[in-house]
Amino acid sequence: MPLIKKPTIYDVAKRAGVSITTVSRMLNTPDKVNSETREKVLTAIDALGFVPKAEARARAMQHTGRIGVITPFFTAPSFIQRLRGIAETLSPKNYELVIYTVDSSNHLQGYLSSLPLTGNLDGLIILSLPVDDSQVHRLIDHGLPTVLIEYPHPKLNCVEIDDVEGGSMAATYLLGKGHRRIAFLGDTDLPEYSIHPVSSRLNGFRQALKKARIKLPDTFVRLAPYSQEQTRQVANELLNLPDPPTAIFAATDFQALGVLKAARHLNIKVPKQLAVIGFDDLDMAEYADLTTVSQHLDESGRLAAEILLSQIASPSRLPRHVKIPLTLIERQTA
Amino acid sequence: MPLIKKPTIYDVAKRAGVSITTVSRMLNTPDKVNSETREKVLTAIDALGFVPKAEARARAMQHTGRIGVITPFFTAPSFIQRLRGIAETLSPKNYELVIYTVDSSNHLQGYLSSLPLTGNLDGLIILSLPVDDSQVHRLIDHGLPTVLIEYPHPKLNCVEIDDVEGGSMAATYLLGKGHRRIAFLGDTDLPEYSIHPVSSRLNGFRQALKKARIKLPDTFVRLAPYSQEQTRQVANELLNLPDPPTAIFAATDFQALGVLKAARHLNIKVPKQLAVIGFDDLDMAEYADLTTVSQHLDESGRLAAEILLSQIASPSRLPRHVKIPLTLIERQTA
DNA sequence: TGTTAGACTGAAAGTGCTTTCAGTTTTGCT
DNA sequence: AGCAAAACTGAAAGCACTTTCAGTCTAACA
Repeated sequence: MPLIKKPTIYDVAKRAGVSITTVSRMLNTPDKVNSETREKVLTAIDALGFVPKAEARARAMQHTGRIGVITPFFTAPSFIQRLRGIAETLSPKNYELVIYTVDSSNHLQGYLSSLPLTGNLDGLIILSLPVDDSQVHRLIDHGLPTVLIEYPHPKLNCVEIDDVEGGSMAATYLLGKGHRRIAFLGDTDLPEYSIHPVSSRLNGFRQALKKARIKLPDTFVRLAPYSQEQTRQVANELLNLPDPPTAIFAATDFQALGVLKAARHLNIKVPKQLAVIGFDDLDMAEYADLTTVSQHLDESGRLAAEILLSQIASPSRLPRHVKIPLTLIERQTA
Repeated sequence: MPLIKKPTIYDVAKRAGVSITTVSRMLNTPDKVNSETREKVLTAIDALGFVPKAEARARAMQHTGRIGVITPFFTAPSFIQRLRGIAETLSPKNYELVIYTVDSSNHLQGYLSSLPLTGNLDGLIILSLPVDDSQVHRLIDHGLPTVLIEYPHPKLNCVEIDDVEGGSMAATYLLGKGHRRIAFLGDTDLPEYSIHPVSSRLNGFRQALKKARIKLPDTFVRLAPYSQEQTRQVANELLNLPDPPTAIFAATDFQALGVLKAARHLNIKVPKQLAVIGFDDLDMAEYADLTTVSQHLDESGRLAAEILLSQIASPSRLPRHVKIPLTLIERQTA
């Protein structure tokens, strides 16, 4: 007899021919109800498969903690790799992983104002989203342990990388390979954020070139929306320039793949005629044999989760800021 | 200020000079209250250190607003793409997405026995994991709406594809291109499951070849663990056979990429000297220009979520079984 | 047999929160 | 300025139980 709705105390009462009071009493102080009545109620409870909801819930809440992760709407592979790192370390610790995807700044605001209150979370990880001062204070005031990934804030735990340094590493590597005509291809998304990682990568890239006295023409700095196809087109333009670059630094692996694809379609040999270097070290980078600046995405997720757990364990400790070192991974494309 | 009693929503309302309705709204749908009022309420909340009681909350809202997803430990890109589809349709509906990653059969058992009981889930999606009869009944008895993806069961909602048909499509396509020496490369993971999708794909593949009276030597059927590197090695062996195949059907895109990589390293031209076809249509497939059998992963996730929502809305409806049609996507590798 | 203490029981009043609905204020247009 | 549409707000009606309190019944004692 598959019951559609979960039975309530009322259903049990009706079936047993008693009042809800009695059922309740039966549940909480069984010795205060007549054994005959008790029998009736018990039978009804069994028949209906009644489980007092609140109790079950409370019990469940006791044993498992909940960790929230706020992430930009999950489209970029890099988020996913970090998420994987997080899940990996949380899962064995018996924590539930609750995902909140955000698609606008408003949306984020909403989560940040309600989650510390109603979320009943034990901790929060915010992935690649900038959080402003007042929101940070809110989190702190409500004592919700939090770890930020990618956009740091002095008062909270953070896991970050040095994007400027990364840009510079890429430039230095290409310079070392003898390239002098090097272009940059970044993305244009998220214009609302002031310190976009991609800009920092461009800065580092610029600095390194400047230091080496190599000039970077404006035509060599291109931005394309974060999509394979549009990136390919921009790469195409770059490669069809009268005096095209011999190397391209793409600010993200995803875009580097777009560049590679453009090269493939133009029959340009990589790395012979064109060197390509990316940034991130996505899973795909390995497949594509893409030389790239690795920011150890999985590791960043893992680390964030660990920091969060230790902060939950001892809430009074000061916020930790961890900078994950970048590694240049040399593969076949540069 | 001796705080004997925990502040309730009424206290906050009084202090902020608004009604409890407004306070509640402020907590749940902050964007629906005027920013001035919001500020007042926020101040009052902060001043009182108000924390809404989760239990009362869950009671008032008939539902918990939480959907669980049980997924194999998230390593395969295909899970992630489905998850993306799920998140995409759940997020605007304001459901929390709770992820349970599973790494063993035991682990799954554990979740399946506790999740329906604790009852703080409105629905459940089980991704690519086989669920046995007793577990299914458990779910049904406790009235937890559930959708299965990939491993169907007659009594529950399912979203699946026809793997046999898919294998056959791939074979037919390659045959149509004139290939006669066609190899299969599958994976060896998840040995505990009887009807592994990859085996079905192989079956379909076999049948199609048989129908065309093309023989499939044993040396042409290879299994490699689900890893890029090991797949590449197996592909290498295949390609170094004295009489190598002119086409390879890889049972998953991920492995197809391994095959492509092997070909690249052996300087074998694709598709001229070797045709490669995959299965899945991962994001990466597009980058790699991989011809593949698309199973519309995002869509499967979306669909599963929609079915779940409609089942939550009207719990009495019969389980639906949806088979997502496969599409052969012709790109550059075959 | 009449009381009456004691054991049971149910109506009704909370509990802390959400949500519907109707009323009020703002806003946007003309 | 004039008015409909949109945005806000609060009263009140739930939700699934627990608890209080006023009975009703029984059994036992005089």
